[in-house]
Amino acid sequence: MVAHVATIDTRTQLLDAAEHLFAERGYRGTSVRAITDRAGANLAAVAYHFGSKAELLAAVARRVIEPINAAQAAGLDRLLARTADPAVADLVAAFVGPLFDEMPAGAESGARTSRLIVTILSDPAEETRAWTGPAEDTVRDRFVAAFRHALPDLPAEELWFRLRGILAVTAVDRVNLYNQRPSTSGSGEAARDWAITFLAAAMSAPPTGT
Amino acid sequence: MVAHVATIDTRTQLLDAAEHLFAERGYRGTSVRAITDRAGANLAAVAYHFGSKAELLAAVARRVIEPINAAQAAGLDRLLARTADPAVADLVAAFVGPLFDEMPAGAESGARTSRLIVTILSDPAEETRAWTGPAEDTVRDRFVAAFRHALPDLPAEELWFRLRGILAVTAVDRVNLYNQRPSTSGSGEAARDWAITFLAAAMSAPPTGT
DNA sequence: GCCTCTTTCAAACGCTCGTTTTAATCAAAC
DNA sequence: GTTTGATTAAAACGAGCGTTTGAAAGAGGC
Repeated sequence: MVAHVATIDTRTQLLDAAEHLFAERGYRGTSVRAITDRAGANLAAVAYHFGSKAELLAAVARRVIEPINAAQAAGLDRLLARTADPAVADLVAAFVGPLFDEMPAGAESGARTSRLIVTILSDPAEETRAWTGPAEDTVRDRFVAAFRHALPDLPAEELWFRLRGILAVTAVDRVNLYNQRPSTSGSGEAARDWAITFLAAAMSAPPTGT
Repeated sequence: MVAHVATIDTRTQLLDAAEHLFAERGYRGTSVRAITDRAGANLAAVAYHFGSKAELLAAVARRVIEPINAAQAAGLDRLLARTADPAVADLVAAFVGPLFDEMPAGAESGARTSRLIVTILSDPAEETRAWTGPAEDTVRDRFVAAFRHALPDLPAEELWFRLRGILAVTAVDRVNLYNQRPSTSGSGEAARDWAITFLAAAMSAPPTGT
């Protein structure tokens, strides 16, 4: 029970290895053997510590998403403490920023985080669903309400479309469409700012006319 | 050599089945046996007609993408014939429209098309890369040039970011982030119009300041 | 009727996968 | 020093995978 180790926990090393490999090759594309090799652990360690590969994925997802949700909630709190009517651009920044910035322990860069999320979520395997908890839903619903308040003329369906657009753009560096390199160059900070510019304008567009 | 069949070509049925299943379950998630079962063909038919599963994927991708590229090119031609300085919104519509509208023979709806494309492109398997041809590159480069002309103040890197944003949003109904249903409801026409509104505003945003 | 070329078929091959099993190892408790 | 409980280790299991094989079936040319 007590931490009686000089080296890092096998469990943690499995989480780190799995996070890296899932982000890079997807859930189906990553074998348990690849994970345990990278972690320097035995093949059976995944079953022992997590029960199954699917449960390891759930543990990885939870570890990645938790700090993002906390940061999003904190950002929204900060915004609402300042004014009851936040601007659309500020809401976008509060929602998108953590997706670029947050960096779970053991990972190397924030960009990898969103890549992992989309890799997980765009995987059609059943195991990669059903991981969101009440915390995620709460944060999302609060943002929905805030956007609805800031954009009273936008029909609910179109608002949902736009919210999914936000997530899609945030994950843009994962989907290297048209054989583009994932991220053109340099800092992820620039990408975050570009995304906020891009999405704030998109969210502020007037509703699509009939 | 000659078409001497009353029923549909086995080859075509394999393409139809593969297109459906790749879109639904991804490349890795679809077995050759599932494809041949759905096509009513023998397991060995894929190897006989296409050589391998990967080459079948390439054939599916080509068949899906070709009409889209043709429609994009035609739309851009139409636009440039009317004016030498097309509006950003018109460029967006010409680029995005075909991704929603085009429907390859045998498929059931246009929405599936973009779903397939993203499923293919977001798959980290090596087989799902390297399928774009010179036609795709030509169309893309023409749109890049047109956007660059319409947005002369936008730095090249940020333009590339935004172009990838267009593709990401177009594919938004594939990635059901946050356990959202793929497409909220009803017509894909509404989604196309919403996307054009959303993306035209996003593309027209001023460059991100330093 | 026979020949030739294309297409279909059932069966098997070799491989990798996630998981399970059983034994060995280890640090602390007593 | 022995016992205990948690962890690691090596090996094997059965299932599913993409692909290959070699023979059967089919269709037109002569």
